[in-house]
Amino acid sequence: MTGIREIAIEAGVSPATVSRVIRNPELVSKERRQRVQAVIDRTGYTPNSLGVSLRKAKTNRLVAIIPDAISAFNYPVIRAMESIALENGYSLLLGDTQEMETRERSFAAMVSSRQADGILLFCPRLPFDVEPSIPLANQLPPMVNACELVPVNGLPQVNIDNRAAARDGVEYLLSLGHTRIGVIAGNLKSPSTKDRLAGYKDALRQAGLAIDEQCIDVGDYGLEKSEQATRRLMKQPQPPTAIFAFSDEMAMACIATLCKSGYRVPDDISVLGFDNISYANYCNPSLTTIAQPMSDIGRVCMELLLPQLRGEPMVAQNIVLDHTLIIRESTGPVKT
Amino acid sequence: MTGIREIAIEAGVSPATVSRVIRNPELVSKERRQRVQAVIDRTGYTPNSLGVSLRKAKTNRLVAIIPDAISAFNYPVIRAMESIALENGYSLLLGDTQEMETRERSFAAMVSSRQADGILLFCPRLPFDVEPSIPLANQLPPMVNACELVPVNGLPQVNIDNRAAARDGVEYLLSLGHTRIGVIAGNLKSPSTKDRLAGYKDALRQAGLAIDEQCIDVGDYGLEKSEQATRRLMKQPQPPTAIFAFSDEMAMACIATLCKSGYRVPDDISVLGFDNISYANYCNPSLTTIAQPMSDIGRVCMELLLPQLRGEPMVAQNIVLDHTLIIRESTGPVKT
DNA sequence: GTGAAAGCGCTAACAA
DNA sequence: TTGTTAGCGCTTTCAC
Repeated sequence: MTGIREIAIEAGVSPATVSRVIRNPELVSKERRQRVQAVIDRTGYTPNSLGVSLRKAKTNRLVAIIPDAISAFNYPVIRAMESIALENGYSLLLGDTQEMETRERSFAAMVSSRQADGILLFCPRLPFDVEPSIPLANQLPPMVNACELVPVNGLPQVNIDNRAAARDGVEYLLSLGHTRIGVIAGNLKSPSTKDRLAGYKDALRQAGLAIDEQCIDVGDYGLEKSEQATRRLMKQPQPPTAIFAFSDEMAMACIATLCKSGYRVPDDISVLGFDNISYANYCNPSLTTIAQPMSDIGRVCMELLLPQLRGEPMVAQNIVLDHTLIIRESTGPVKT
Repeated sequence: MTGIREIAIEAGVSPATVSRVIRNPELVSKERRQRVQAVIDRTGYTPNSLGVSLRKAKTNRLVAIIPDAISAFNYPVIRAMESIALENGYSLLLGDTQEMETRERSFAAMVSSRQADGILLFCPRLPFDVEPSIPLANQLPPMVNACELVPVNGLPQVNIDNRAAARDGVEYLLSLGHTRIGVIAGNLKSPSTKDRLAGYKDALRQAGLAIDEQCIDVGDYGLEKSEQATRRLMKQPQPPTAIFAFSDEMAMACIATLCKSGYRVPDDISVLGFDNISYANYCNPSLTTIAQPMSDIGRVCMELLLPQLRGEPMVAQNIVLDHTLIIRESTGPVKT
């Protein structure tokens, strides 16, 4: 493994000059620059980034801490982040925590142990112990929180208004004449689920309808659990005429389950999803859903992170992006 | 950011002793060990891994080079890899190349630049320039190749027999009485697609059927392209009675398109997928498909990589794992 | 069992 | 413009 010293000797210059040719070529005379460059090209030399990072105390790496696997929902978010990261000289490490707090913390510790410069946090809790008496901004590394928000002040956060989004979705179902609307919720501990649930109840209350807890079931953002939830919802004496699943994936599983049981969607029962993942337009029937602006979320996160990486202080702010109701084939008027 | 020197001073020992307490506690007397440990605990000191890696010339990081995004297919593969990596003290960096060779090479260069110790390669070409006269094993870093195989000898490779798998799938369709079988192929440049195409032709030939190139279209492993391919296939004067999509995602898009056009699946037309992604059982109708053993692929890759990381030489081998035909609802007897 | 010292590969301050 | 030097934080001989 050839190092900068070998290149320097080979080219008959000092290591410093080689370093300059790589980092600041304009500081080196043309003659020497070409000589050094020739050796670099010939040997295929690449600087050992460990040395660079150690010296510069900077890794140019970010870590995304993701609770629940890389899903059809968060992949576009991550992809947008990664592309902006790349443009700015950063690479993005994906840390899948599989919902384990130890893993959240272990990925976050990459910053303390100088394996990464900043954090994109998709989990609803801080992966650090903080001193409540000190402002958050002074204790945390460069960091942005997205989608599942930490209930704390001081962090830059990016999200949609899940409550309003769910309300909009339910109001749409109400406008189709549905009054008995089932819910397949996500993980009840997740802030996004809580907000969507609140929005669901808002809309029903506003319409003067009672909230029947029997109509609320949990799918935990999983396919099988959504299937089970669907079966339970339909087994009620008075089954819902519409089901609102808190993710498109759960909506797909819900529809599949309904069809297996002989229901027709949307003729017999309507299904509303959430997220607008790429499959939403390619399942059968295609999904009516509440779209999240996935790439915008990713982009905005990076826009909040980059200044911090440049050394600017963390600024408490909560960016709320717009959602959109996308009407496709899985919803229709209530069956009369 | 406190370093080993501060800890040493605080505990009244040398940096070397602090290092030993962390790496080889048994070399340090109990008394000093406890004293040092107390300081570490109190300060929350974490060794700067840059220093460690630089010194040890080892990063404990692997990079997975993935051509086509993190899909429902390769996510389980990656997850299996990651979990084994973790057990062995490695973390896994995901490098999404978006099919760009420059990105493949840039991720691979992380090994040369000592940002990673080994490579899990999902792309069908080497991300390094090699000297044909020298054995591959002597020129490459620790590396395993999976799914899309580099057409070269000397590399440890893991895959299924795509040709046989496709043949099995087509034979099943033939057994249902289908004789006009459309194909929605993946990326024609990808070895997996080529192999599956060969298997498709094998099966037809063996059944004494002519191969009609009109029946072969390309979906490029994408949803929209699969939709377009489906439309083209069905627009033929004599449309197929069954369609074999080379991924489940394309099969889903195919089914959605067929249903929109008024066909019933499988009554009017059968659809066969490939991969057995988690959605396969949760779309409507559920997918008959050829299952790849995703987590086994990931596990076996790591089993081939770990010895190399320990310093053992790269061994040329091609591990072929079993595929399985999974019959669900999207296929049925030909309409008479 | 412990510490001093060297050095992993690199860059930046300084001197020439 | 270039080279010398010091040192980023750590581990590991080597000598005690």
